[in-house]
Amino acid sequence: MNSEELMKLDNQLCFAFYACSREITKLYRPLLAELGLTYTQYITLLSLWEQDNVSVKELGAKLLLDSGTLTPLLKKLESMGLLTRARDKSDERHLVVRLTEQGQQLREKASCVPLRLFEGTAVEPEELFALRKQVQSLMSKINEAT
Amino acid sequence: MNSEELMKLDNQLCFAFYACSREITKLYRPLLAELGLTYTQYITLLSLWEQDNVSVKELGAKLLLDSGTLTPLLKKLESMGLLTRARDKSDERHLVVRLTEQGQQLREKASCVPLRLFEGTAVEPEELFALRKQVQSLMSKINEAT
DNA sequence: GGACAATAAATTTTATACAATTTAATCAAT
DNA sequence: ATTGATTAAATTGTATAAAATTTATTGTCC
Repeated sequence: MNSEELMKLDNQLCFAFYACSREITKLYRPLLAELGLTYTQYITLLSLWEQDNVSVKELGAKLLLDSGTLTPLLKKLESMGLLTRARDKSDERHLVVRLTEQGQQLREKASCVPLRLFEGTAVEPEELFALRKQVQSLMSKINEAT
Repeated sequence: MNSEELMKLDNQLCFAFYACSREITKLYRPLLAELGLTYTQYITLLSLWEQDNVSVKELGAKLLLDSGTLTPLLKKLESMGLLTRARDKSDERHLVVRLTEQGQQLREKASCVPLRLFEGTAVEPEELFALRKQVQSLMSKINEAT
């Protein structure tokens, strides 16, 4: 591919990812609105539903987000009554996030989201599975290098 | 896959895309910093280098961004001397974006970016090409449905 | 040609992202 | 035990995103 071709917007892998990521987020929006959640709040809860009682640091490692993003987001979820934020008594530097009863219960209401997401589209589950594997493989190669 | 598995963060295609998109943006950051550009500013210029003299509406259709995002971004690029913003005389509702001499010249400096991006990683060009095709296919299926 | 719908940008508001700095707590080494 | 380095969150500042509203202009229909 020559320089001309290499610089076309439609030939950028980055743009494909960037645009597709936002399009998928748009698919989520109406489903998550029923739960009163944004997309970032949703993946934060997905992580907490898997493992509760984690520090901001641990949560950030899973979501690839830092405290600059997480602090206001967790404060918001706290104000919604879905979780609590408290310093770790054994090391006051750590802030421990815990789901409330209400936060745990929201999991049931959210459980239909993954299956509903691609309803009405021609996207096959097998395609999603294969694509996810490839994306994760790409990401690990990027992370190995940096 | 059962409900338990379906809700794991690592099984979400959305999260793979979302995280990978941000990781690729991080690869760009040092390269684009040399040009004084952010990632969104860069893809906006990629589009303008392909086709100049476009309205905000047209640009937004290509980048999948609306005026709420583009207006401040274009004002910033204008203040950097890379483009001009002027109302279309034949239809004052349209604002026409035009690259300046400086904006056109930046293309030369940016031409090495696509090749340098995955330098130092184990990512093969063939892998990128195949993956981009699949992502674009997924996106068109999503867009057909909505 | 005047009322009204439609269109395009801009603006407002809320919520991310992330680099850089600050603050507070803990660890390390003497 | 005190100084200095390290660590974890929070804060600050800049730049996106996107829904909703506003403003200005143009098209439409009678």
